Amino acid sequence: MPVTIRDVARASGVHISTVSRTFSAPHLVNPETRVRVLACAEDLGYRPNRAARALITGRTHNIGLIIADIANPFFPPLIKAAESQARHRDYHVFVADTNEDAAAEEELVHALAKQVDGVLLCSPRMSNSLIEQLSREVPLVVVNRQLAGLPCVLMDVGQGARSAIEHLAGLGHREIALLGGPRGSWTSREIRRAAGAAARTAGAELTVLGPNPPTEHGGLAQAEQVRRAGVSAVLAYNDLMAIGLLEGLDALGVAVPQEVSVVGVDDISLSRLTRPKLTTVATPTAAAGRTAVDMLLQHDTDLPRTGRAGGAGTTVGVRRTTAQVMLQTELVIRDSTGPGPYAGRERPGATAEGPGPHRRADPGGPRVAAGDVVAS
Amino acid sequence: MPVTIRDVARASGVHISTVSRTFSAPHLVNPETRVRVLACAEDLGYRPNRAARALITGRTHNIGLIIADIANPFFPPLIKAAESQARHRDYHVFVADTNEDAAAEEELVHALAKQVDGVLLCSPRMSNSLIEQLSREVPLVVVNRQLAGLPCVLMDVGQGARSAIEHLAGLGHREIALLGGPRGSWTSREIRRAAGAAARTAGAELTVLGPNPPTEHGGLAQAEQVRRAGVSAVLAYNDLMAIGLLEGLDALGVAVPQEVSVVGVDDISLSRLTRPKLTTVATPTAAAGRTAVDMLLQHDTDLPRTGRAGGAGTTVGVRRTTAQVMLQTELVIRDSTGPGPYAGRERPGATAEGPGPHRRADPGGPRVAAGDVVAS
DNA sequence: TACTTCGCTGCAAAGGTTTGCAGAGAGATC
DNA sequence: GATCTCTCTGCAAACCTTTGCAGCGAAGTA
Repeated sequence: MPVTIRDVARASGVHISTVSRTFSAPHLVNPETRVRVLACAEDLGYRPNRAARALITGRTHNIGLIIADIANPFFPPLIKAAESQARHRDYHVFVADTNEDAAAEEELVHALAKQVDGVLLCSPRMSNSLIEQLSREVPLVVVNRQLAGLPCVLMDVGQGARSAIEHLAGLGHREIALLGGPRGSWTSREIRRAAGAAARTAGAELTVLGPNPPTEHGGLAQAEQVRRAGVSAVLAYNDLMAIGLLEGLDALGVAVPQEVSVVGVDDISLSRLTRPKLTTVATPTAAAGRTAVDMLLQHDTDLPRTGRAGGAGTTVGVRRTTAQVMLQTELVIRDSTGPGPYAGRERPGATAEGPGPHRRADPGGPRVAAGDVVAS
Repeated sequence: MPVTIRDVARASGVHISTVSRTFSAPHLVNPETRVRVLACAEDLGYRPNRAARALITGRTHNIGLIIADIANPFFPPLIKAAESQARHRDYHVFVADTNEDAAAEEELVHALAKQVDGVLLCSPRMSNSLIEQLSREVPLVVVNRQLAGLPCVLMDVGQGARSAIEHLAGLGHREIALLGGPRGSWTSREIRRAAGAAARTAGAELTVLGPNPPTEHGGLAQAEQVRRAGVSAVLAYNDLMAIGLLEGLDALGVAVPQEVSVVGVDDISLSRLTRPKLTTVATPTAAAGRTAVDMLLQHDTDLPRTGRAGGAGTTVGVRRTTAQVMLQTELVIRDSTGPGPYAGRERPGATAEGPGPHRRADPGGPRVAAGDVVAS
């Protein structure tokens, strides 16, 4: 039933190799022959079998995209950007969801390994050593995790968290809670580290609550704790948790931002739709998706090939592109943050508005600066 | 570099066919030999090349999932359910996003065709005839579209729309607007048809606005039109549009539900987080994902194989599983609907509460009934 | 002992494609 | 007219598996 290269060859009276070349190296075949072959192929509805092609070329023209949780609105912009970027380079993207499960991640990398030319690992939950081990099986680009010796795309959430804490301190908050993210998250550690340092500098006290699942429910479940902690401001690991917290506080009758200020991270589109609108640290997710694809495909020719073209012993040293890209974040101030109990009074250290890239939100949504290679 | 079956054979001193059988038919090989081979394979880090296997067996153990828009929160539950169901049957799911673009859909089906055993086509935007044509290339299950002769998973949005209109009419609304969905959407047509009929029965007038992009912005952009239309209630194609409309009305100073009632469709998790909370028609998305996978894999053995095992001429008649499943929907009443201008006055036809499956929302979220094969 | 049965293993073809190499013509150059 | 160059095409091996068939030795049966 499925029409193969052989059928086309028979129909157009040429050898299969000529048909093959008609598609993969058209300049090598006589224009007349070419049109004839193409006509026959069209007629018969022939489509090259990419799997068979991959078997010999070692190139599938697919890339895998492993995502911690598709339901998290943080990811779709990244996915779409990656897909669009890949499409331009004639690659297809296969997305897979791991449900925040480290074991599922490993399993998926293995399953994808032979079917794609490389894998984008987004917000991985597994251990560094496992990632390194897997990177020997298939080219990997890691997003939202820093690993020496592996290409990484990072977002400067440290700077973002710092800006957020400075913003809160500037508003007169001295007791601040941090809603931590999931275990195994590099971003969560980064935020915690930077927020802790910024709080110390600003003379504020930071209470860490967590780890928590990075979902609305994770935030909602901590509302009671937040109230009990007696803080006047909260920085959440991500917008989803911040939104859940908004809900939870509302249910407890706690007014935001009058009684408690809330800051999220990510600037998902939803954060403009809550009441109050969420103050948040915008992360350049689309840029991250594009960049990750670029880094993976950067050296098309460097990608390992199983086919005989890349002769054994030619390049024994495995590809080790260690470029790491850090993308900038930006604090977007909306309505969920307001004056704290110490507003107006003098505070130890720090000015009212820190040096971070703050911005009062404009209606059109944030324009996020991106770029900045920090190492390579 | 990549270790093949041959390396394992060499290392364990057996023929490659024995190694192959160790993995794909363990009962055929001597236990002693088996452990030796497995040990060598483990040692060398051997992983069967699924692509090569697929070349001969005709089975990739992958299924493709084509989605109109990953950013639409309607889809993630469906994706996750499909993935989980597939995993249980030792299948992997490759998700791809089409950006609501019919051309991208076709392109993706072609790209996936030879790399998966079947494709789930969710909310397709392309024409029926094209879908039928593509279904000859690869087994297809269609979600959210009815096509004779193809397996379909449908949600009874007609019933949902009817319930919504009856609910609104029961509250005393007689001028109702319908925010249509995207062109090419079966669901949109279905809603429009059923809502029109229900409005006629209830003695209400239905104004159709659209088609619109099925996004927040699509709803937001229609806020002005809604106000100008002078209606007291709106049924939107989906929750995202309803939420956008909520925003738009808020910006125009129109109070919901005091001045205008709003009903959405889908019951995405977000609809519980808006202010006011959204009244909506819950659709069984997870059930749809599970069902679609089941239908595709139902007859593992029926799937066409390119390998020689399925000899030519044995089953010439292509598989034509025409089972169609209709899943039930349910109206979930929250806070975005309230009494209309004719509340309390007598209305032509219909009782205050129609016969549809209405339910006052409970905090735990909806339990949706599913099932009901309507044809096969 | 001769024969069958059974469990295990090896052989080789097949699946659809790519690609290095060689060969066949045609045209150009001297 | 001989030689060279160049363009195009065919040949066949290779990629990594699976699987029908056949063979081999051991155990069981008569």
